[in-house]
Amino acid sequence: MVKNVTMREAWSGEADCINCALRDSVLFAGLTERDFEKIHDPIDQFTLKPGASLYHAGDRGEFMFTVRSGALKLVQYLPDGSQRIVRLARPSDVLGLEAILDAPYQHEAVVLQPTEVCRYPARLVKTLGAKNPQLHTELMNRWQRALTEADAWLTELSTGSARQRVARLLLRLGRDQENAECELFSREDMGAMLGITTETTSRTIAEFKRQGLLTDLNANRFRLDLPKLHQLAGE
Amino acid sequence: MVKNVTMREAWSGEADCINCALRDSVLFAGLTERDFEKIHDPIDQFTLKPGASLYHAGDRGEFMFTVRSGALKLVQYLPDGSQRIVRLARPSDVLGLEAILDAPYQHEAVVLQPTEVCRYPARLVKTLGAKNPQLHTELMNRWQRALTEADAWLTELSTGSARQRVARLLLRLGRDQENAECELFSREDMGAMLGITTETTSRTIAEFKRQGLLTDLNANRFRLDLPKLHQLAGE
DNA sequence: TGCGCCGCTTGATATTTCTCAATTGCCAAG
DNA sequence: CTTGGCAATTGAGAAATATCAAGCGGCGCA
Repeated sequence: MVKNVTMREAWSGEADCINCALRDSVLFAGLTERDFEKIHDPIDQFTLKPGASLYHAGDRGEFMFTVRSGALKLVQYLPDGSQRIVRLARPSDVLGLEAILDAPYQHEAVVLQPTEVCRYPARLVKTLGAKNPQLHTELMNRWQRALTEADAWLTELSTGSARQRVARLLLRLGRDQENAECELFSREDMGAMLGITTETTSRTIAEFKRQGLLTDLNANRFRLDLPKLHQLAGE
Repeated sequence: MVKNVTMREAWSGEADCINCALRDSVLFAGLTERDFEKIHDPIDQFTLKPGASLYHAGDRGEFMFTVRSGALKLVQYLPDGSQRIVRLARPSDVLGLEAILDAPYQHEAVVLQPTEVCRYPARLVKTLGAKNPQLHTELMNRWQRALTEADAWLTELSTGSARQRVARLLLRLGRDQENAECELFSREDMGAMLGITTETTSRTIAEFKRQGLLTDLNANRFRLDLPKLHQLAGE
């Protein structure tokens, strides 16, 4: 089994699926202990630092991944070298679905925040899926989720003025967080998510801060003024 | 069974799947005659005029559709009422995959060119899928295809200058066509695919025509200057 | 035949965004 | 403490795009 340098450095043990803390929200949620006993392939866990690549576009898709903590970006590159971030992967998300279909990875997956992932062979999922209709359903759910997300990025994050796009991104980042708080990414990454430049992103965020739509907490955390942001996003 | 007005007007008979001309490229490609005999649900064919809606966002997803000819747009609306086209559906494409998961339709599907579709209950696909692993694989392929398409729209059609986006859209419309020909849509629709205004789209197309990147054939058909368009798209 | 509608085109102007460049602030290494 | 590097911010001018408005042309319909 090949492990690239980044991966080897980050290996943090074999996964203990049966006692997995995410057991209920994970791709394998429907499996029984009996099923797990039949798994002979190794399921490994990795800890990754920001900037590390989980895989590259075009690589043979041997593995799939479940994100346990942290965040990654899925990036595609244009012929001119500029990058576009097409999706984010968060805890409980699955990466590398295309590997089930023997397709190469479609994106580069780059770590944004300290991240833990589980890695398992795509072949394993294929085998398990042959006997578990529930797993099949779960896979389709994952695909549909990714698709819904992609469509939302098109309509919400790639349409309208820079101000609107930033507002919508902030609201999206703040969802499922407590107290309307959220953690921001670099201006460059946010720009690559929104199809605008780093400078425009920076100016917009700075303006939001001055207007009180965004309040510094600490480090990278901010409190959002949800009502005003919604208003901005909608008009 | 409820058929809305548009649908009833356009009904054009029960489908004859076994002798289907698209049999090999269609979702049911892997099924045998034996499988088809077991199908009791009706599979109907419809002929639809431009402007007709196949379904609306939020509708309960009872049916799935296979496009036999023509073209449809999948549209999502923003709170302010502006529309964004997130995908096109072409012959052999499947619409309404989300119905398998008992999810409501995510888009409005609007006919762009005279179109024929086959309609079948999502429940049927679920039932058949339980026994046919091949159908499951085919379903996952469809989802992956839609996802790849969505990502391409983000990177190619929602990034860069208006000129680049229009060039990339033209190249995309010209793919799989003979002689570098292609059929254009209304400026408004093209704008909604690219996230730019109708006027900018019109200006850009007009400019392309003047520069000979685009030559009028007849009606809505054009010949493309592929090399020059590629150059424009890439820089 | 003439009318009216609708989509395409074009023009003029207002805004927005990009581009290029400089400055600031922060943090970690020396 | 100083220094270097890097991300964020800010500024100014250029370029692209949106906006508002008008004209054009085809086509169906009375």
